[in-house]
Amino acid sequence: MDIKKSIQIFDALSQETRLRAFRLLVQAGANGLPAGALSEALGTPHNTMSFHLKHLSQAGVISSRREGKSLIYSANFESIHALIAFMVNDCCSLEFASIRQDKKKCCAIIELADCCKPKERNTT
Amino acid sequence: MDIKKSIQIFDALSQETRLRAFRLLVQAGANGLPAGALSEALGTPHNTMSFHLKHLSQAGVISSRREGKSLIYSANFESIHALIAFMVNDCCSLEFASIRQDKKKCCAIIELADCCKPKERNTT
DNA sequence: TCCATATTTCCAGACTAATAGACATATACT
DNA sequence: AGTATATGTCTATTAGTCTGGAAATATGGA
Repeated sequence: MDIKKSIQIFDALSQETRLRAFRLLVQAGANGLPAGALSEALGTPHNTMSFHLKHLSQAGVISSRREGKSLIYSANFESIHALIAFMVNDCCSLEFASIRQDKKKCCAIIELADCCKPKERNTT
Repeated sequence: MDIKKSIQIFDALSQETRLRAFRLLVQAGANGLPAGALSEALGTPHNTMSFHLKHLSQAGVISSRREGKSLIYSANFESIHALIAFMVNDCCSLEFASIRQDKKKCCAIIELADCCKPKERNTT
């Protein structure tokens, strides 16, 4: 992932309506949710929601498919995985963070050392 | 990390000058860099850089200390670690991402499954 | 075809962020 | 005190974002 793309994703997720919509789509999984369900769930007018969904789509973190009259949106997990990898590689000290590919388990393993503050460990 | 805080950090990192400055500070490690070095490295006027450094400070991703005439900025790695944890927990499918604390190695282990590549739509 | 539903696009106003010049503050040295 | 260096604050301008009403497009059914 290049810096422009990562800025685009940070930008997409830096607005409350968009981040909330994105998290609903993450929860919904591969099935996704229709645009109307998102605007209803978040109490946002349909045209405003459409504006934000377009923003998220252009950043590549969601995509859509048509089913009858509805457009079903769903999260693109691989783009978020790529952003996490970018943050580990480029926004963390190499001294304290590492990422490697586990071929057998077919997954990326990230180690994040508790480098900076061994005192507080609030996971919220 | 709550949603407001994560939005604040996404916002801080969603601007090119700020993301580049932050990455320079990440590279610089605990020693950090003076404000002047950042504005020179990025070709940004000192007052504009000061504006962006304040933005990053308020988001909590960097902090500063005075050394003589200079203000030395450095990256707050724990805030980025917290954001990565937030993304794994709240912006990834639980089905495909997990985070756990390894007490012995004193680090967080994240597993990111290569979920999306074999693009089979599981319509439940 | 006509209508209802679902969603997007167009548009304008309100708001917010980024930029850089001018000035202010803090420190160190003489 | 006076001066130079380093950086922050104030201010205005410019650029971009968010919002929601109105109109447009797409689909499915009577």
